[in-house]
Amino acid sequence: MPKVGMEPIRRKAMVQATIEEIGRAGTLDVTVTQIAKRAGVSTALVHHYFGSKEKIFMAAMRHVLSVYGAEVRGALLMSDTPQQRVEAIVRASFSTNNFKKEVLSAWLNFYVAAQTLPEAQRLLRVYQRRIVSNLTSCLRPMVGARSPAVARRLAALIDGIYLRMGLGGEEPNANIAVSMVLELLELEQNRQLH
Amino acid sequence: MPKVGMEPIRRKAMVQATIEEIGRAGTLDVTVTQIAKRAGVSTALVHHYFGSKEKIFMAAMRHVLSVYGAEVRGALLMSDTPQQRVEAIVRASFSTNNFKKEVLSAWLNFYVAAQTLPEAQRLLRVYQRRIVSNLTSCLRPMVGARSPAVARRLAALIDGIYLRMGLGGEEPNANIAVSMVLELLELEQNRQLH
DNA sequence: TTTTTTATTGATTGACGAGTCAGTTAAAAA
DNA sequence: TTTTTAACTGACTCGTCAATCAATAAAAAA
Repeated sequence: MPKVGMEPIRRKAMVQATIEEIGRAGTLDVTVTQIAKRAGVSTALVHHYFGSKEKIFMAAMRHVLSVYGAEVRGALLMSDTPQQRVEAIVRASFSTNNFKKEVLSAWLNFYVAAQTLPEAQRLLRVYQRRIVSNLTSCLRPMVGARSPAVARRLAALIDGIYLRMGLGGEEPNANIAVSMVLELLELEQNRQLH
Repeated sequence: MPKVGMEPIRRKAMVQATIEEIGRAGTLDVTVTQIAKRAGVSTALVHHYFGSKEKIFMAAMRHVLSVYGAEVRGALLMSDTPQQRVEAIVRASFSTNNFKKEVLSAWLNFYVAAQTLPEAQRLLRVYQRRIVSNLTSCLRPMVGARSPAVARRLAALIDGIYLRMGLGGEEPNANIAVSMVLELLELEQNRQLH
């Protein structure tokens, strides 16, 4: 029953299925058969559209990153003051979506992949730099020349809190996460007074 | 040529070989054959002593954690004042050993494993709590009642910096990492003055 | 000396998985 | 209407890998 124009639909379904399977497994130890089954197609079709397992993994990673990027941009649109903009970035980093188990799993495996796959490494560094440069520009009016250093510290704190909350025992709490980061920002601002 | 008393020697060699192979691969995608070859034994002997692949992976993880724990304890032994003790913990977290590629790889894969393997989850939480509680007690004399919150923030910052330095483009620089964390500590102390 | 225990391996099994390919169906183009 | 193109799959190949087992060899115990 071949209908024309299926390609984008299938690709989306396969990428989504890949993310879900990674979430289920916790690992990249996911077979093409599992992905295909979840997407409701044959393994041959997955290979037809993506060529290899690695390629579909990369597509899935890219998708997770792009959703995160969209969340950040969306939150920034609503913000006027520098304070609001920083808060927007922080809130987006601890969005409900980011704490879904399949997204956490994607991130963790992305870190692992970044050690060896050049494409994953490249993507990760783009993401890391973008966050820092976004923060740097928002922070400039708030902490002046110290802005790059403060941005790097905030970015690292965000990643660390995300890791600890995602893997710690308790239910992740975005509000606590956000205020942990924003308290650091207050400290950095108070420092100006000395 | 069976010599008696080989068991502990073989176990150590196999654990070491496992860590090195994980470092080489970046992943837990390491075969028993590779581990055995590096350790200079047959695959059958690996199964004989460890029973399964998962078991030897857990042994390798435990070893990495125990080395880290030893580094922390060692550094604490040399410290008298609370400031020194905090600095000791921070320095140990950014030790040369922790930035070796096989140790980074072990940590990243450990995070991944903690999502699904109960044993890995347990170990990770023990480690996370221990760091926080160590920091909390050192910080008490420095920041009083805020000590638990400050400790949690420092711990998260340590993890985040480790991640970013380990995976970022540049050569990891322990001194920069340490001072990023200690500057946060200064900020937290200054806060007392307001 | 015989027996037991410890150390060790080669060979094998059984299962699974990535990727290929030839072939099918139906829509679109000529 | 014929031909081409897009969507799709079942069946297969070739390889790999974890785990098992039967067997060997030497040390230790009886």
